[in-house]
Amino acid sequence: MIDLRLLREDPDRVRASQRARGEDVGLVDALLSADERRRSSGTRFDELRAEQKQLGRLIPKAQGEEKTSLLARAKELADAVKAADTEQQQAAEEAQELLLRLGNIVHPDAPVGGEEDFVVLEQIGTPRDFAAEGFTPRDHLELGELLGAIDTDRGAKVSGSRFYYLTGVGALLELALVNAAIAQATAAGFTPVLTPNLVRPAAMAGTGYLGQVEDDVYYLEKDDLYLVGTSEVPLAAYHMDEIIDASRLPLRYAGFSACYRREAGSYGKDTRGIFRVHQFDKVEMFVYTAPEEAEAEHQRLLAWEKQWLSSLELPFQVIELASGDLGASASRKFDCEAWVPTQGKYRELTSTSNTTQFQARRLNIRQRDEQGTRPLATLNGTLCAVTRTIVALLENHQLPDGSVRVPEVLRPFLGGRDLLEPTAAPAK
RNA sequence: GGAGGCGUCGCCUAGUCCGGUCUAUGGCGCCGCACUGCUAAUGCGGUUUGGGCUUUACCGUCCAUCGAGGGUUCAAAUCCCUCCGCCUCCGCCA
Repeated sequence: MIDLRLLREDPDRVRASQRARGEDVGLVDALLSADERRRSSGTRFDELRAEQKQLGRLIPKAQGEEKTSLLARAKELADAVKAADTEQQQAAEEAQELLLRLGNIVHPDAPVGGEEDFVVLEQIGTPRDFAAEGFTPRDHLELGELLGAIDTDRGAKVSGSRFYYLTGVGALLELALVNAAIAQATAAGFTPVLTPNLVRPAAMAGTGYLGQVEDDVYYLEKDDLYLVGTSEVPLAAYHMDEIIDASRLPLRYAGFSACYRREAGSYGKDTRGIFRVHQFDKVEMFVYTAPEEAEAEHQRLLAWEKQWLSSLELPFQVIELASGDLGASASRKFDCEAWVPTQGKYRELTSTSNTTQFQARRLNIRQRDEQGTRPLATLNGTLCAVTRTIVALLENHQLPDGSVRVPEVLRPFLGGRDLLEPTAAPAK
């Protein structure tokens, strides 16, 4: 959530942000009026309550008729206090409900527009010219099947569409990727964390995933728990309701978890292979830092993502997303998109968001320094989303016979092997 | 799944049975000041968090906050209910 003080002082800035997101601008005035009512009814409650407390102190000392009349007066006051309290709570709830619907303030440098209006910041590496090499590249599923690495048929048989098995070198490849990613993160000072993958509504809502994207989230009604779509959720909620001494910041965590996504509304998109699936594993970077540090930290997260993709020797581009494509929490977001040869385009592999104080306010996470306590800033960034990384690796590093070259950085985690080769007898 | 115990403002803790200056006790830690060759010790003061008002600083003041939410009452840390968390035991189980 945003700072109510900012809303009162500079409502135009909030209106402009809502407009850039393509969201409801009217929320701003509704919230201003609810906040005004919350404050005025709160003041009335405070005054009545102060009077009630004073009166209450007199009662035990009073005797006889005096006591009777005091009790009668106190009874009236008690009713008035209760009414004022109810009124205040209603106004507060209304204000809170509206506040939770406001998106984060869009960063001034974020391009304005929708999904199509992203800006390409840079391109790193060069896509291979398969025509010049004299062969037509196989797509990742064909390669995965040749290698005995990916089995989507049985995934569909057992769990439905968009599920898969990773087998043999596929399974080993995932473990190597995860280990290599954790190794990079650890070297950079991150604390590795294995997180709970089922979380309570407060964690989900606090992270900003129960708004427009709620349909994309798996929910277990019997237990009132959500399956996380990313370890960002349990990592953000890790310090929920805490006050962290500023001297301990930044706190950098590298989470590893499965990610569950319903992919509602993506029917027919990326149906082949494992590019878009209901469940995948991911190494995620998550940082708690001082608000003044957030922008610099965002650049660092992006740099770590670039380092990772470069170490995998993948050609990729960095884009900055437009205001309408940020999601509720982010003020600014960069994606790294790897080249997918058989699609002839760059596709998202990682994403890093500066959520400023937005999540921290919802999750009640503050920092304490000489100035006092205030919400800190949180940021997140993908290090390795396993399935999409496998897609990019297989397709970009394939050889004419269907084997796949292993980039140097992964070899130590694959028993030193530098080549994945087709199995003599596929798993079918 | 069953039975029981516990949850107090950083940590420990008094208070809860029997509702009323609890405006929450004391210790430790921490901050400030004083004293002191230095350090230590000692003394005094301060030290939960949030909201409102005061000009959105300072100062001041009021209200809320004893795991969370509701209820009873003129009045709730204290009585009742629901929930959450932790611990112990029994059962089941990877």
